[in-house]
Amino acid sequence: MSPMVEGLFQPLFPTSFLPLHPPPSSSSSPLHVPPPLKPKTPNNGFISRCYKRVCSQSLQLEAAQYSGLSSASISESYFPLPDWTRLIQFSIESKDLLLAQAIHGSLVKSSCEDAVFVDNNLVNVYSKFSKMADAQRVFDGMRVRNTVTWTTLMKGYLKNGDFESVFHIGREMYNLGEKFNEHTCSVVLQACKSPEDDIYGEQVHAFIIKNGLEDNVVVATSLVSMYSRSCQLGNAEKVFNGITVKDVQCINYMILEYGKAGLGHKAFQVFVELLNAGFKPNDYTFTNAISARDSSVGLYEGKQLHGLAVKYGYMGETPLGNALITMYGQHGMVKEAERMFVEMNERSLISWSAILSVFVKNGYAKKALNLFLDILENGVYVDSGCLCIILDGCSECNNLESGIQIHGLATKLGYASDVNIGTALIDLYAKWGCFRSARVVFDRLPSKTIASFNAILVGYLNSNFENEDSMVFFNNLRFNGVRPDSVTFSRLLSLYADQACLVGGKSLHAYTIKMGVEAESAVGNAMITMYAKCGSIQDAYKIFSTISHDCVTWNAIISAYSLHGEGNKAILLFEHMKEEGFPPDEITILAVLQACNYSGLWENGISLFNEMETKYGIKPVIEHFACTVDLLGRAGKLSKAMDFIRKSPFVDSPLLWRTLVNACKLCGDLEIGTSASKKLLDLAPNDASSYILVSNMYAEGGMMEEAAKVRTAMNDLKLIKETGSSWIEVDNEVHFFIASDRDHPESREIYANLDLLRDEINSGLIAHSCSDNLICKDQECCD
DNA sequence: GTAGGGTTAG
Repeated sequence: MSPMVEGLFQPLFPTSFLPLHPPPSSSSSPLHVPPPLKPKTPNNGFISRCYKRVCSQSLQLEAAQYSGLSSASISESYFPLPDWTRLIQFSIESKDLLLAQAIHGSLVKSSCEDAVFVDNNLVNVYSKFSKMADAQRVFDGMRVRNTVTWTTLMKGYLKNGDFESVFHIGREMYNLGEKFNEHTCSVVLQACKSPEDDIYGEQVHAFIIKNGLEDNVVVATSLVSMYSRSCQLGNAEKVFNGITVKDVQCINYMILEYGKAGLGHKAFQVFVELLNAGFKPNDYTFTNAISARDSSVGLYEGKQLHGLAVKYGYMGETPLGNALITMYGQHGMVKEAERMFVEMNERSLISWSAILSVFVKNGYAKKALNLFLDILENGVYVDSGCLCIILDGCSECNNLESGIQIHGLATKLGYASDVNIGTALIDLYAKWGCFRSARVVFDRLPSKTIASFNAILVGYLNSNFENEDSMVFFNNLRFNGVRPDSVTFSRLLSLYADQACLVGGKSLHAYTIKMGVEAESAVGNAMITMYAKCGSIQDAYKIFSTISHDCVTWNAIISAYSLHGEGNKAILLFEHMKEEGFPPDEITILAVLQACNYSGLWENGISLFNEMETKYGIKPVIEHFACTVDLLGRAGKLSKAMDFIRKSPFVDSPLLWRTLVNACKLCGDLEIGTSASKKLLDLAPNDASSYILVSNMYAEGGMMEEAAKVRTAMNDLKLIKETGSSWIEVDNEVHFFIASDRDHPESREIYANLDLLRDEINSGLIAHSCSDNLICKDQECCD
C-alpha cells in the first residue's frame, strides 16, 4: 500500500502512524474475516458523507450492498476490490478530489494486499486531478509496479504538459526491463511535441513494428499525430494507409492533419472516401473537414459539407458552428458568417473570437472593436486568443488608442508575458510608428517566437534611423537559436533593399539557400526587389527566371525594370504576365505606370490608365492618379496634367498638386507652376516640404524674389522641414549623408567624381546598356 | 479489472 499523501487527513491519520507498506496479514486482518453486511446507517464522519454522495448518485446498486456498514466497519474494514475501483472511478467522473482523497485515506487504513491494482487506480486518480506530486508519491511508495503503473504515471505527466518527465520515466522503465505495451507506446508518442523528439518517436515506431502493434488503430492514430507534428506528413500518410481496420476517429484525425498542413483537397478526399466506405461521419468529422481548406478546396466544398452536416443533424454542435463561421469568413462571406453566429444554440468564447476574427480580416475592424466592447460589458470572460484578435483589429484600423487600452487590459488579466499577445502588440506598435514601445514589449517577453522577431522587424523597416541596429539584432536572433522563417527573410531582404545594401542582400541570399527557403514565393519575390534596388537588375531577373511565379513575382520584376528606367521591358513583361494568365492587380498597374513614367512613355501610360477600369476592372486609387500626373508633367504636358487633376476625384489632395508643382519646376513652367503652387499651399498650409518645393521652383526659374517670399512665409509659420538623408554602403560600412554634405573626410574627391560623372552623362558617354537579352530581344533599345 | 488516439479562434 502506498504511503499517505502528505498534507491530507493529518487529524484523522497522522503520517507517523502510517506504515510505508502494509503490515503482514495477521489473524485480525479484516481481509480474512469480512464483516457482515447488515443494513445500518453510516455515521456522519467525512468518509460517510462521501459515501452518502456516492449513494445518492450513480452507484446506488453498489451502495445498497454496503448500506449496512457501520462507521467502524468503514474505517477499519474494507470494500471488496472491484468496488474500490468503482468508487475511485466515480470520484474521477464526478470530478470530486475530496472524495478521491477520502477513498485514499480509507485505503491506507484498510491495508489492502492486492496493492498494484488498487494503487494503479490511485496513481490514475491523482494524475487525472493534475496532482502529479501525489501521483508520484503513490508511485514511489509502491513495492510492485506493472506496465499499467508506469503508463498511468506517464500519462499524468503528459496531460500536465511535462513531456520531459514522460521521456525520463520511459527511459527508466526501459532500463528496468518493464514491458511496453500499446498504451505505453501511445503515451510516449503523444509526448513527442517538437522535431527534437523525433528520435523517441522513431524508436517507439520501430518497437511498434517489431511487436506487431502497428495495426492497432489507437497506436496508429498516435503515430499519425506524431509524424504530423514533426512535419513528416508523408510518414503520417503511410501509417494511416497501413491501418487495416480504420475507425471514424482515426479518419477524423487524418482529415485534421491534412487540414493543418494546408492540404484541404486531401482532407476532402479522405472525407469522401469515408462516406464511400460506409462510415457515418460524426460532428468532429465535419468540424475538421470544414476547417481544412486550401486554394483548391473552396466555398463549393465548404457549402457541400455544411449541407451534409445539416442533413446529419450536427448543427447544434458549437465547434462545428465555429468552423462554419471561420469558413464563410475566409471566403469573404461576412453576412453568412454572421448568420451562422446568430443561429448557434450555444456560443463559446471561440464563437465570439471567430466572428471577431471574421470582422477583422474582412475590413470591419471597427465593427469588431464595438462587438468586443459588448463582450466586455456583458461580462464574458476573454482569453489571450480573443485579445490577440482584437489587437490585430486595432492594428488593422490604425486605432493605437484602443490598442493601448487593450494592452492595459491584457496586463490586468495577467497576459503581460503571453507571447502571442506580445507579438500582436509589437505588430501594432511597430506598424504605427511606436518603435520604442514595440521594442519595450519585445524586450520584456520572457520567451520569444519567430513571429515576435518578425513583428519587430516591421518596426525596423518603418524606422530608417534604426536600420543599422537591425543588423546587429538579426545576428542576435541567429545566434540565439531562433530559426528564421520565410517571413523573416522576406522582411530582412526588404530591409537590405531599402538600404541598397548589396553585400548584405547577397549574404542573406546565401543564407536562404542554406535554410532551404529560397524558393518560397515571399522570399523569392523580396529577393527580386532586393537585387533591383541594390542595382543588379541581372540578378533580379535571374531570380525571377528560377522561381515559380505569382502575381507578386510579376509585380516585383516589372517594378524592377521600371526602377531601372527600362520601361519597354517592363511593358513587355506586363504583356507576358497577362499571356501566362495572371490578371494584373492595382500594384501591377502602378508599376507599369511608373515604368512608362520613368521611360517617358507617356502615351502608353495614359492609355493604360484609361483602360484600368474598363479592361482590367481595377478602380484607380490616389497613387494611380499621382503617377499619371507625374507622367504627364515629366512629359511636359503640364496643362493636360492640370486638367487631369481638376477632373479627378482627388482634386483637393495636396499630393496631386505637389506632383504637378514638381513637374513645373523640372520643366521651368512658372505660369502653371504658380497657379498649382497657390492651390498646393492652400491645401497644405502647414507642410514645410511644399513651401521648399515652391521656393525651389521659383529659384530655379530665376524668380529669386518670389522664392524668398515663400521662404519667409514658411519661416513666419515656424515650419521646419526634416532634412532628407541618404546613405551608401562601401566595404561593409554604411555612410549617411545629406544634400551638400561636406562632412565626409573624402568629400573633395567624392564631389570631383560626381562632376566627372555629370560631364560623362551630359556628353552621352554613359550609354543605355541593356542587361537582359532574353526578354528584350525584340526591343529597339537592344538593337 | 486499472492506463490509450481529437473539435473551433490566435
